[in-house]
Amino acid sequence: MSGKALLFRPGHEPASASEIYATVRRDIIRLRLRPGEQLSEKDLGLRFMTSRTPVREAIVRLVDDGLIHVLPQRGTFVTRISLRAVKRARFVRNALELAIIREAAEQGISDQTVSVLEAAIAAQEEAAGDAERFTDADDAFHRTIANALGLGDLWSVVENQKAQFDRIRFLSLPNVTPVALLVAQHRAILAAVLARDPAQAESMLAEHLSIVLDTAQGLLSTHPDLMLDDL
Amino acid sequence: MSGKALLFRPGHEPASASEIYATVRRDIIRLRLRPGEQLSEKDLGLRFMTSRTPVREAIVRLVDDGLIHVLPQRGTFVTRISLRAVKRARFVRNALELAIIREAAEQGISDQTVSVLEAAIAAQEEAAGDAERFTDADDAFHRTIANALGLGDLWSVVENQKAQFDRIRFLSLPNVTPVALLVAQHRAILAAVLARDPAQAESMLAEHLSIVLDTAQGLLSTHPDLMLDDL
DNA sequence: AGAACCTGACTAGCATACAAGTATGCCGGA
DNA sequence: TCCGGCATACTTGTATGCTAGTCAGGTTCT
Repeated sequence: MSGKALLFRPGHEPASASEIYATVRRDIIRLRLRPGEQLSEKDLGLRFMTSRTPVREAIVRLVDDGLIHVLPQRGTFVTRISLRAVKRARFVRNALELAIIREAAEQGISDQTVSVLEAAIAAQEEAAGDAERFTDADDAFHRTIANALGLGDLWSVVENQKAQFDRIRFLSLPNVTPVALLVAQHRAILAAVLARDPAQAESMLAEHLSIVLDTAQGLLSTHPDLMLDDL
Repeated sequence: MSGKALLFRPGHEPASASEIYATVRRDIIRLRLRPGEQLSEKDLGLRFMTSRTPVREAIVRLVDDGLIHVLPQRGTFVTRISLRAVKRARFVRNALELAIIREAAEQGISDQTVSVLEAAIAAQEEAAGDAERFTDADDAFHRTIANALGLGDLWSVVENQKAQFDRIRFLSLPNVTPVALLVAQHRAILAAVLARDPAQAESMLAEHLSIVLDTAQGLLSTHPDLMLDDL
């Protein structure tokens, strides 16, 4: 019975395996479950009003995502933020999203898509204080572009990797990261796409994505207990 | 008791969940389990001399990999080769490996790495008839480059995606694909890297990776029962 | 003959019980 | 005080039984 049982979310009836997966994943990314914290199949079963079986299924998937790890007969733990994983995730996202944005700038995007993107930017500006809503709007911006080009399933790959550094954003958003800068970058990216200037779009996006690495480095010193300095 | 019980691999003692995962995954990619074929938790339990529990864990992971899918209360099936998934996988692999090979051509690689690569090419030439050994050598070539640059964990992302079109290679290798061409392309890539010519290395690799898409299209007509024509 | 229905043998999802390994804290002895 | 050893309460891994849904085939009724 760790004191952290203050998260019982769903209704008053048992949750399915995939609901447990989605909920716990969210809790990890949103830092409601802290890096390094120990989980317990039994406690999770209590929280979701199920037996250990569906909990274990969720855990298997979270291990695949690299968000938790299991030491047999010892316990399951939320993995700390690995610098190595962050770098890998950024590399993958960089490679894929640059290809996407280039495509967008070359092919152009529909007026309807443009208005959705502008709405996402507005929502982001408005949600400046609220880290969760801000992140949702940020995701919407990037996902919308991929979807508009029929590359939606590419975004799902990005989303997998993204989990690795979303936690960094939630750590840094309240204080460190200049929200206005991120929004301005989104505007610049959109402008470059509208101008049909692939090279400019690429360089804007690359700059946009590189911020994460810097903040990760910074957090390493301010939150050493949450990070894993594996080069 | 389907007639396909001729695969009882491990020793005479029960296999663990992750052994089951690895074995079944291999069997799917190597086409020993055919696309569309129905699996059974019970039968797999018999084959690996375990209960359904570890089998289910393996199945969860294979579903995540997109290699099987489960219809609740109906059955679990080996997913057919999805053209859409193949395209996505190739796109991801293309984006990542081009970045890797560019890095290799810019930074250069050690003499030791070169000899490993040459060994891989030789092994591939030698294994011309044997599809499994050929594929192993092919993987070794690409993985060696990534490892040499400290980008080994990038390759693991590629490997995940690769599963989606490895089956195509096993379908086509015996007949369709010109083995000599693939080997020659490897040589050309290596030469470009040694010449420190990033642009050339990229274009060689891009050509190398584009072959899969063509053969996939071809197989669509010769093996319609194994494929999923989802655009 | 044809169609509706029922029955039994499958399926996967979940709950529960057991096994085996690990950490912890207490107790006894030096 | 300090150290060794054991009992106990954890942990995850696996086995098994139960539930609910699906499908196929045979039977019965019209």
